[in-house]
Amino acid sequence: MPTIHDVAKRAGVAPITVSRVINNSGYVSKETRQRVEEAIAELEYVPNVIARSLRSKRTNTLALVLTDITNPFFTVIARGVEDTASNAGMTVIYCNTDESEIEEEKYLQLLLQKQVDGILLVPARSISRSVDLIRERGKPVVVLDRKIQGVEVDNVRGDSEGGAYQLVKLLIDQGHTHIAVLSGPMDVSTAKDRVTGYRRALEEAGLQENELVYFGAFTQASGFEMTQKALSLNPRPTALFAANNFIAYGALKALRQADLDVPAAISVVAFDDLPPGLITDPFLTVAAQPAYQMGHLATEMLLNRLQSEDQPPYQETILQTELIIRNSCGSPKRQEKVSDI
Amino acid sequence: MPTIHDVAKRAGVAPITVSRVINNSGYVSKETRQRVEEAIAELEYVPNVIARSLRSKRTNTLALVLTDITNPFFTVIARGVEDTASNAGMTVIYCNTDESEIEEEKYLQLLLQKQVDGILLVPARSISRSVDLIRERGKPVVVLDRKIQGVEVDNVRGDSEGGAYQLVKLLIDQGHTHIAVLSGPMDVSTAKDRVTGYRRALEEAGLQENELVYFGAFTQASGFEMTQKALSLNPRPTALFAANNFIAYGALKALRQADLDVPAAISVVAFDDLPPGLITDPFLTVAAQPAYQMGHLATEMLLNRLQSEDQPPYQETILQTELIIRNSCGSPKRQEKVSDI
DNA sequence: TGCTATTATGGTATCGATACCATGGTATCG
DNA sequence: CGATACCATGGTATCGATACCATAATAGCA
Repeated sequence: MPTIHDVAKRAGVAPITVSRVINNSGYVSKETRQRVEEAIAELEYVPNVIARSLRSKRTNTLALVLTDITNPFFTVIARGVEDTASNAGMTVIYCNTDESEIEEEKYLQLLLQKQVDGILLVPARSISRSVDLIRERGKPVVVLDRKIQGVEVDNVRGDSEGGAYQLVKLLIDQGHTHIAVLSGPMDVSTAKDRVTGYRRALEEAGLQENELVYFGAFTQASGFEMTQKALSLNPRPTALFAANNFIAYGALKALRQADLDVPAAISVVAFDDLPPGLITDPFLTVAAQPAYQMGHLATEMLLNRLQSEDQPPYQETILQTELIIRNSCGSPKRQEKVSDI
Repeated sequence: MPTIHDVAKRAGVAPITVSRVINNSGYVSKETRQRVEEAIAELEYVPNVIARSLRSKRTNTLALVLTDITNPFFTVIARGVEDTASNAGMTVIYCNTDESEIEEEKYLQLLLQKQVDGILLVPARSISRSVDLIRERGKPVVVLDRKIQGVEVDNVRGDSEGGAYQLVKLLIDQGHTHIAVLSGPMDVSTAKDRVTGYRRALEEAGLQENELVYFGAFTQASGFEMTQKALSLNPRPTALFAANNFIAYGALKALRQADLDVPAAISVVAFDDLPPGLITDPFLTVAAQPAYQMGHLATEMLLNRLQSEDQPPYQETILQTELIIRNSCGSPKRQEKVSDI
């Protein structure tokens, strides 16, 4: 592998001049540039980015730390991140924390050691020292999808409260009065905010006494369990609001097992849609988040912060959800009969 | 940030001795080791991995180059890769080529510049110089999911031909004689092999004259189109074999649009299952590939090659698919009536 | 006792680039 | 015409570690 010295020698200049040509920095005359470029071509010279990083302190690498790439919502975010980063000549390292703050911290340590230029973080907990950890090393960070309490930081997320409110209001408008919410961990901001939206809709309709809140995990298993608990109530809820896609699938599974038809016997609405390519049968009524957009915007925010010399003020972007009404919910007439038995 | 020199000074030794302690290489006395470790702790020293990489030529980074992380099949592979790599202290860079060999080559150049230690590649084409490109730079590569023609290389993939054979044989056993296969690009090995399996099943049953082969792309749109073409035939096929999940969803969409009930009016089987967490309604009969395993094994293969001094012989691992029979296929009695009209 | 092997440590060069400072030539302007 | 600004280039130090070779002390053995 030829080095910058070899190129310099061949072009009859100093290495630093070659560096200037490569990086388009400083002054280089046309003729010199030409000679250097020829030398580069002849030797098939490729700069050693590691040596460059050592000196310049930039690695052209971003990190995406999320809970589980296997969740299509995060997969699509990841895709938005990668496309945007790659356009800017950056590569992306990704890490799965599985909602564990211990894993999260381990990964962050590793990434900081690797001197990634910036970090996109979906924090496992809403109370978290991760942002401080990253800032101690002077690296920029954008928090994605969730909030962190008491820290000023760039943030891109969906409107959890608003989306939840819309879904629950829809159910109420359809005549439901006994609606259960199946949410994620209490210390994850999206789980909490979606419950808040649910409560607001209930209160507005004067139904706050019928509140039925379950906190669990953002998994199919947890959705399954919470549904079973909800079904054992008397009167049984006539509608379920699942706070994310996995919980919804767990709920549907439990309902099928209990032989309850959706929406005839019970209505179901959920947060998060599947990407269009994966929907075989448009069935679930959902609040869809613009996941790709989210990854894209967050990455742009991070790149901006990397480029600007001075520190721009921290920025919060909240993306609206889209209410997509399909066939998993409807008027509760029939259910009431069932639950009155 | 303290450097190895600061630690050395504090411990009263030479930098190289500190290096030996960190890397457990060479000889260090117990007492010296202790003093060095204390100094490291006191200074909160963290080695600079970039400087290390520059000298040692290792970056502890792998790359995963695939066509589209958005496809759950690849998402799960990615998860298998990341878990395995992370256990070995390696981080993973991932890249989406969108089935474009131009993108693929661009990414490979970038990754080789970054001096990743090894590459996991899902090649866009079965005729490809990618492996040579990687080897020119002396880096190991494992080809995943697909084959590359005429190159000896480590390879982990599913049994495309076998899985296809099983699916089509199932349809034949159920009484179907007019079966169409909706496949991917002709120059992608999995697309070709699945058609080969289809043909073998047909021939074995003496049905080769009814062969009905479509090559398209591994996308929903293409599945939709190919299905529309197949439906316009007379006699209409009574069963469709979709060569991957996206094609299957496109097919289902087209069938719904044509108001054809599955399986009453037409049967559908497909390659690739959705991960359990995503299946709301176990409906499609599929040949499921062990995607997580695939990512895991491929990564182990790569790590092995990185560790061993001598070159072990190239290895091919073909993973069996699992035939999961659900409700999207059945006897063609009814369809025949329909298509006879 | 002398010779080789093992243990323990250090010095120096080097990986391949860029930062910083210096130098000199030419254009511009009051 | 001298001062100033801009253009063009180079020298040297440095980023922070490890490779390679050297040295010396002790141990083991014939």
